[in-house]
Amino acid sequence: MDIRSSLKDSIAKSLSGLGIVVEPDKVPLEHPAELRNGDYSSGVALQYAKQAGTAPRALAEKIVAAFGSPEGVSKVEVAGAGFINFYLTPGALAEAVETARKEDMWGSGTFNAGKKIMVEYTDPNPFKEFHIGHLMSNAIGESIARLMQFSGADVKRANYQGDVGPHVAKAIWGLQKFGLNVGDKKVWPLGRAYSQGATAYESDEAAKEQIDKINTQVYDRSDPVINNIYDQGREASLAHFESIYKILGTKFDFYFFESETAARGVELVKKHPEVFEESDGAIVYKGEKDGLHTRVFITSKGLPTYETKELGLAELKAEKCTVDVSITVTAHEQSDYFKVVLAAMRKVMPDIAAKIEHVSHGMMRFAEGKMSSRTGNVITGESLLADLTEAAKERAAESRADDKDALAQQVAVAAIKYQILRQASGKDIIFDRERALSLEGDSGPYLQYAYARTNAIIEKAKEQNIAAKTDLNATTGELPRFLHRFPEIVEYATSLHEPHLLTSYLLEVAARFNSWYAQEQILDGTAGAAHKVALVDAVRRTLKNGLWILGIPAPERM
RNA sequence: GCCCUCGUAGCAUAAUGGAUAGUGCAGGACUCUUCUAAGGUCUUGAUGUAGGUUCGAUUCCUACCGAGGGCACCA
Repeated sequence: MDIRSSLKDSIAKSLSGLGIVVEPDKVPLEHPAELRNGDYSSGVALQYAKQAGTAPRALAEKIVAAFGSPEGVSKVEVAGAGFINFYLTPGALAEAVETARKEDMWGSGTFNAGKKIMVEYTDPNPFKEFHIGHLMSNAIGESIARLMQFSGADVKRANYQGDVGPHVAKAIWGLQKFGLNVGDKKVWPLGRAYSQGATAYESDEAAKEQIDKINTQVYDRSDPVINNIYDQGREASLAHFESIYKILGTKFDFYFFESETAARGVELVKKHPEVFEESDGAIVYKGEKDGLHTRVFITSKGLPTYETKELGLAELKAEKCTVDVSITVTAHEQSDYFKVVLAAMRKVMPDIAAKIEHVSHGMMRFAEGKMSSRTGNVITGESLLADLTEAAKERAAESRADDKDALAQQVAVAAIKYQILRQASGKDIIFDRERALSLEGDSGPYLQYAYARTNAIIEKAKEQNIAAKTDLNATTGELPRFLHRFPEIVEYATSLHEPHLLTSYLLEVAARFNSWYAQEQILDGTAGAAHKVALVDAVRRTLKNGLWILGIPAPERM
């Protein structure tokens, strides 16, 4: 039994001796924010003081008296209003340091052991820009996928892309109209074509008719000219996205397209007239019966909407891959939409619907207002990455990295991903160019730099033939106590789908390490150096695994 | 109008109902003849308003104010 469970157990037993029955699982036990308050702390006495008819501190004293000194704990004290604080023994902390050094999978757990989980994220649309909103979805989705993986799940990454629908018709119209359908397809300005088509659709009746016609032709593939533009544009777009995924470090197992979910969805809707009804020529689901709102599934022109395709997608996913949980990561703007689709799905395919979880995150916004690819008011993912890479080049040139261009790009990816993953995912990010370009302080490169430093020390220790050795009696500093928390932080972040909890933790590990590094010579020629090297090694593995979970590259040298 | 998020220093943010509300940027003062200064040390400064629940509320509940999103043929 691990220390956490055994402490909870002891407290529960003590309580029952005092006539208070609490399940061990329900015993509060946390890492106090301040290390001076111990390695574990319980506020159980404050919670049950009233029931026991005793003052909190007195109850805490009684609880402590009843269980004596647990294994791995050097000191138990009653503090503050009645907290019970536990301090781990140097031996217990040394064990954490040793595990961190020796286990590749340090920090991993069994929270999702044996489960198969599909995570869908990024979801850009061919014929449109890959903008910074997709970067946000990718960073959060990838990190959630890795948290699941690290907690023992078999994870399948999925990407769902809208390769049919009005946006495609608008882009094709733009390409035709402006004569951009010839030449090198790699430089097709698809984003601009879409924006021109979208504008014309709203202001020009004739254009609207043409675009609606193209939309139908894309579905039924009846026009060879349209087919040709469509096929080339789709291919160019997908190849372009793939180059971005490579930089970001995402490898998808499944690609789903709206062109393959549309027909399926229509079939599902038609098969369930008891669920969907006709209204003004369209087929809708009346969400009001679930406390939601009505949404159109098939338009009066007979075309499937996104809602219908989502049903088809769920069925297709289930057919391709049997999973225990299917997570879809999207921006918050789709939350209400998703609730309605799920309500309908529960009636059409209850078994599949039961496994689906929607994880929503905030939106990437501009100070001036909403980002919109319809008006061309977007920052593309590749332009941001390119700017960041450029900003990182100056310092990278002075670095010890073998491939300085590669380092600049890794730093760029770290900077953008960190900015996204540092805050609770429910909040919007107001995109600030200057902030995004900053490579100092509370940032991705800060973590990378600390990691590179640990590598440099370990390398140097090897040159000096200093073998790392954890001293069982010297693990009293703050760093080992802090490192000990890593696996529990990972588990907590996993259970809440909140990568930012890990981000803040890693920042603190790096900060404590940097501070220690500044005031302590590690390779100091004394016998104590062996222990300090071991500690550096443990920090190194913690940062490495932590960065991996965040999907942030960890260059060996900087 | 209804529904969903979010309101913490000048700005951006953290906090599992708990202990002195943690951090970065910006501002001010220091710090490279010592293992990487993308670093370190010191310093000013914050919980939208009004109630409620609780031994204890940034956290939970109610109302209000403010920002963003959604609400029928877009995705």
